[in-house]
Amino acid sequence: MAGTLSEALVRKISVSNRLDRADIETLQTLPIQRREFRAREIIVHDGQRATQCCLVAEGFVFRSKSTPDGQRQILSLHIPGEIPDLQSLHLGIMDHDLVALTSCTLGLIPHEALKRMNAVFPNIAAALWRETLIDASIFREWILNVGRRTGVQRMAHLLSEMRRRLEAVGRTSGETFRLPITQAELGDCLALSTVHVNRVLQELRGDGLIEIDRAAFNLLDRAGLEERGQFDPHYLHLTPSA
Amino acid sequence: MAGTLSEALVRKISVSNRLDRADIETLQTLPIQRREFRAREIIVHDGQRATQCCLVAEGFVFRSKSTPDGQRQILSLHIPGEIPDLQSLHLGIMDHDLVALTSCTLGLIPHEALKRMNAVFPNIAAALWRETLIDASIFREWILNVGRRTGVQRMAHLLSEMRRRLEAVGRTSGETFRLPITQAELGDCLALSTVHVNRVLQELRGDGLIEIDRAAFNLLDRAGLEERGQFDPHYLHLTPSA
DNA sequence: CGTGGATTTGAGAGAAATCAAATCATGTGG
DNA sequence: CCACATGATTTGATTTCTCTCAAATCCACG
Repeated sequence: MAGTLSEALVRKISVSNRLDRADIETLQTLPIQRREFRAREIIVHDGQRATQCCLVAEGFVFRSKSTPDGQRQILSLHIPGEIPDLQSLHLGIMDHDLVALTSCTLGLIPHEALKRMNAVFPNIAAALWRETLIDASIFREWILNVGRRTGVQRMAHLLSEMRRRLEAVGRTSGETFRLPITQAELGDCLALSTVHVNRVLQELRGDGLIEIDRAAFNLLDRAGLEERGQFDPHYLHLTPSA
Repeated sequence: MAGTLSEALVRKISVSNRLDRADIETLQTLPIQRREFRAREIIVHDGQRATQCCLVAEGFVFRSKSTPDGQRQILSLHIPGEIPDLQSLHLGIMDHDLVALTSCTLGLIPHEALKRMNAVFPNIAAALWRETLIDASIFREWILNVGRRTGVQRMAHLLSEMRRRLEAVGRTSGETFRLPITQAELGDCLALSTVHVNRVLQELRGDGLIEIDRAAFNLLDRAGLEERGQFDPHYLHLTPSA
């Protein structure tokens, strides 16, 4: 059981890091507690002290912050294999919420276990550090997206990014991927109103760039979509070398 | 000479981390090469491979990304004691520019030296990791700022944040701090046009919240400004414990 | 087959951008 | 010490993208 949980983790980390057999075996010995969450359930609250990290085994989660007047901004979307609150290992107090986008299966890993592992296996520690740095790189691109791109560009960029990240962990089939997210939530990601999200999607559909069937996004013209969103994947740091 | 460079570093890291005497002495042995940069000079380019990290000893630098059509978004402002490109230690290829906001003095630290130090002193490695995590936390708040706040709120928040960070390293006097930045650059930080920045500043001045004399910002009504900007410093993680 | 959430459509309002130009420093060289 | 160049700030007028408000439709599920 713990094996299947660590499987997604190893696969994800291997995308951006070179792990040797010993590293992988060590990761597989991590004590991971399986737990299910319902869609929209808050997993960890802003301000809360965290004592464990959450590995996404199945489903999607997101991180978000809200203003005092109740406006919500989604900061990142997370896919299987990722540890969205890995930062809590050294930043005990949460500065944002961690929320289940869909019903999902998480693997809870005690901080203690991770710290012990990092102390003994510097190569793994470096890989985890690197994961948090890629996380930060995606935040930087997110700032650019929200700050400097039009609604259509933002959406095109987000979809291009999600396709690329999902592909890296084998969660696409062709140019199609599953991402159960409402238009209101897309608006919270992109700092757009729900109404505008709807019109933006219509425009992308009208231009033959995408097709949406339920939770399935089909990038009919991937190159065109990436161009529209000014998408350049180098900020994802998807190869172990770079 | 290397002493004065590492001084700022030790002071800054000590704000958010508990360093013992041995840690401090180790940091002071780091080989650091002093180098001056002119205002607006690009220190490291997006796409470039970095082999050293830049410690800000004196002056200010910023990180930015640009869209293909030439729109610039400033991602972060950095003050003395910070290492704005610490991420390059594990993310060799830059995903953004590092630019001198003012003329400044940097201390260049070879990646090699940092990696050797991290391997031997896990406490320092954890502290540096934590610094990059705080960096990411500030990005998250930056996303919220740009995505969900009005122009006036964004400006109030940015000024509140800079005051708080500068205070932590002893670079304020009362409610006044020096930050030589143009209104166009403030616009690039906040995703606002220069014209709008100007009007926003007038509003804050008109409400008696701030006063600006050249590069000196005086927060006449700090509490009022923080309230206007919905500023809550917990995301800065300024105490070693949390 | 009703029900509530999600999507879609229409119309009007608003925050901020853009365009254009004036004013205000700041610093340089004659 | 002043004329001039350059960059920064300020002001005014207009435009535009996106939001808000409101309501209709669609759809999945019990």
